[in-house]
Amino acid sequence: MLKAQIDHTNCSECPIRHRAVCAHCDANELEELEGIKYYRSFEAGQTVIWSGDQMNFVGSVVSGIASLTQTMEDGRTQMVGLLLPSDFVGRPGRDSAPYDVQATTDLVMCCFRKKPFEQLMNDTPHIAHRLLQMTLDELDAAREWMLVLGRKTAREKIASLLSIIARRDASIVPKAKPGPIVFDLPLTREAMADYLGLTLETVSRQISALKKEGIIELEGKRHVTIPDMRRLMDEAGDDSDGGFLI
Amino acid sequence: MLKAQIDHTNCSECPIRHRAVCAHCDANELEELEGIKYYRSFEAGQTVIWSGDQMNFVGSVVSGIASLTQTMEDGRTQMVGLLLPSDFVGRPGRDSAPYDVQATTDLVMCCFRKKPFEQLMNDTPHIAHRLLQMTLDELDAAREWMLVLGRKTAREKIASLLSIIARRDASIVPKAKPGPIVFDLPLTREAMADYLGLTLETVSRQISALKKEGIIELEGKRHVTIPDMRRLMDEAGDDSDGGFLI
DNA sequence: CGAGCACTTGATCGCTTTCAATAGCTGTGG
DNA sequence: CCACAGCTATTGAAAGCGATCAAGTGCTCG
Repeated sequence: MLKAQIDHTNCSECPIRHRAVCAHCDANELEELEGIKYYRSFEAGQTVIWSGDQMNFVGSVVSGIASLTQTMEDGRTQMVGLLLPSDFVGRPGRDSAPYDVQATTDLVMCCFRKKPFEQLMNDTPHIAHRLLQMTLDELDAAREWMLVLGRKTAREKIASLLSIIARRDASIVPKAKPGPIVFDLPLTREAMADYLGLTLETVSRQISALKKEGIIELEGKRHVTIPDMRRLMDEAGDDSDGGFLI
Repeated sequence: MLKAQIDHTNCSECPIRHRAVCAHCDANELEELEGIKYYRSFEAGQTVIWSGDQMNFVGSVVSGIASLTQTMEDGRTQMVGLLLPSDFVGRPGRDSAPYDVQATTDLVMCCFRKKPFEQLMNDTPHIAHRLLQMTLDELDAAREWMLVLGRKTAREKIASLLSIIARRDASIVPKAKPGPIVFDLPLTREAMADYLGLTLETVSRQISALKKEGIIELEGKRHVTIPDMRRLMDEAGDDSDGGFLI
């Protein structure tokens, strides 16, 4: 199953070709990238990189979801990044990883050894430029999330997270915006809690409350239907224009 | 007084020359930058840019402190960035500002019109490369802050903020690390609350508590002495190695 | 069938917020 | 010179929200 996803060694058939760090590369540049790339797969729950470890590769998420987490000495953990397909992992110009990177779901990454990639970045402005744009987007997303963590109530936090996942799915499945939105939660209650700065009990309670009030519908624990996106957005406390990023 | 700070129109005498986006520029590149730059001053409290406004310049903080803030409809506000001298403001490749930018103290900025700057970025890899590094640093700082917002107690939040300000002052005044650290708080209690996701009352209470326990000393409301940095760091809940960024 | 895991639900506790009063400081005008 | 407004900050008392502690449910897998 995983195998099927990693069999396209050809960049031109890659599902993230138009959104990843290689998005604006021309044929020559792509050829160079093909020369130094390799795929790695991880099972849900596996750690890709430990905080503080030497990082000798960078790469893109091809499929699945990875998370960046920080942990305090007493065990409190905070997720600080959610990496979706096409997102970039790693930091050119720095040796050790600043956060734990974990596979939240089964995960396939397209990796490049760091040194050759850095070299390539110096030679091909397309890649450096694209990486700058992606990093600026991530910074916007992180700052958006700081508002959620610092100022929103538990209920608003849950609604915000569901909005973001719903919106992402809506943009991946590029159909219009009619009626209900349906998706599967890619996170456990605990992972949601770590992302939102809550306990898993509070996450569970708030999801139950939203369900009781008909703002969301649940089938099993993970399959979510949002009958009216606007109601959910209201609960999230965002401006109705919805200038949200991730 | 402000005038004195903006009189060095010559980049080679600029106090942020070696840390700002222009850090790695050679003489030619610097000359091009000089051609498109201009200084702007703001008084404490002034708004530099409103969220959603057209941004037709980018620039560097030369002196003073600026803050990025987000505001919800009901008035809750969260500071999402604290911009110190040499930090970059603005986003090449995007037209409108995503956040309010405010002068927290009297502020001097070195501005570039956006179009020429973008052009220059395309031509001079030094600038693009430096901006990428600075953006990655900001992303690290934002993620560090997400841990503070999501998982730390009020007391730890205050201690974290004081640690960061103390550390910044220590690195700007490049003397060794003996004895007590002394600095002035550049933020009101309310601004600290907005940064930390607290109320100003809680900020005040926690500062009083740290003072009562001798972890900090106060002269007036803003002048702080830290007799033992290690004790403060312990209160902040960070790993003792102190791998903190801003 | 029982172990293990993810999740839910209940009861209670405690930290932070909220509401409110007061202090200290600065600048203004009678 | 003093009174007073306006602002920042401190402190107190009470309320509320989310955390903690504790069962219990439902599911999957051996």
